[in-house]
Amino acid sequence: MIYSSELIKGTLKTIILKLLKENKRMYGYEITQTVKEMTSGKIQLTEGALYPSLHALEAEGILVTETEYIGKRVRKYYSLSPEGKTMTKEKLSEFADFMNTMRFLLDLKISNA
Amino acid sequence: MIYSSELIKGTLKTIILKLLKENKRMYGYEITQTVKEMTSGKIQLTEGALYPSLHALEAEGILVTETEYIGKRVRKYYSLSPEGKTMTKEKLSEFADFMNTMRFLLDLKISNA
DNA sequence: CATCAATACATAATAATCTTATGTATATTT
DNA sequence: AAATATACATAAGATTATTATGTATTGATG
Repeated sequence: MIYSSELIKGTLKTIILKLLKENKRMYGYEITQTVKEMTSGKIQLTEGALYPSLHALEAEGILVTETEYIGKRVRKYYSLSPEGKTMTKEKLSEFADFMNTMRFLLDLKISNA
Repeated sequence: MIYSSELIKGTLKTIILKLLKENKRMYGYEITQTVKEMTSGKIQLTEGALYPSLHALEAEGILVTETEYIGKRVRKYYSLSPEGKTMTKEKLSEFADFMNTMRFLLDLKISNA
């Protein structure tokens, strides 16, 4: 089962920031694969959504990049800038709050599996 | 604090369906006020988002309407059609699953307050 | 060794959905 | 009397994602 696309809307930036917080630096393709593995394929980030989002975060100064070559193939690593680290804390805190609000609003049971 | 708008994206239909499941029938303005109260103002549905969404759900056969007059003022009540009830169960189940996935992915602590 | 799948980037056209603004009208409160 | 709250609706614009397309390298398979 893959989640209906509307559900995932608005969560992309939060996911990117969290992964970069945990992994110091990652490249785009790596992010898609990591999310796919961690969610057992339930969340599959598309490149058409991911790359523009990464570019936007870089333009905002939230992310910084280093380009490396693996053989002849280019790889663009992203990591959090100082402002990015601050923003990540804020975003994660806001998202946690939001999830609790939604849980209350929808009266959902929580699984601790 | 009001959540940044991107967070709420994609959750509107789920909220509407859940409220109608619990309250049998509601009108648009009532939905905005109920959500505002239940979330202590953290989620404020805008009319520009709500009404088009209600109309779309009605057009899909998920919701049915009854129009009533309170004095001279019109009020349009929405309720779940049989297909709407089925869809609500599916959507809520999917959303609960999604929240658990996000909680795992973002490694969030859960508040039982 | 040729072909296919995977890796790795990027962007453009289109679609979906939300924000913001505007409009109309009635009812209630100050 | 005027301001606020109730109650509907829609249009223009913005944002963000989907889908499709493009380029190129690397690894696996028959």
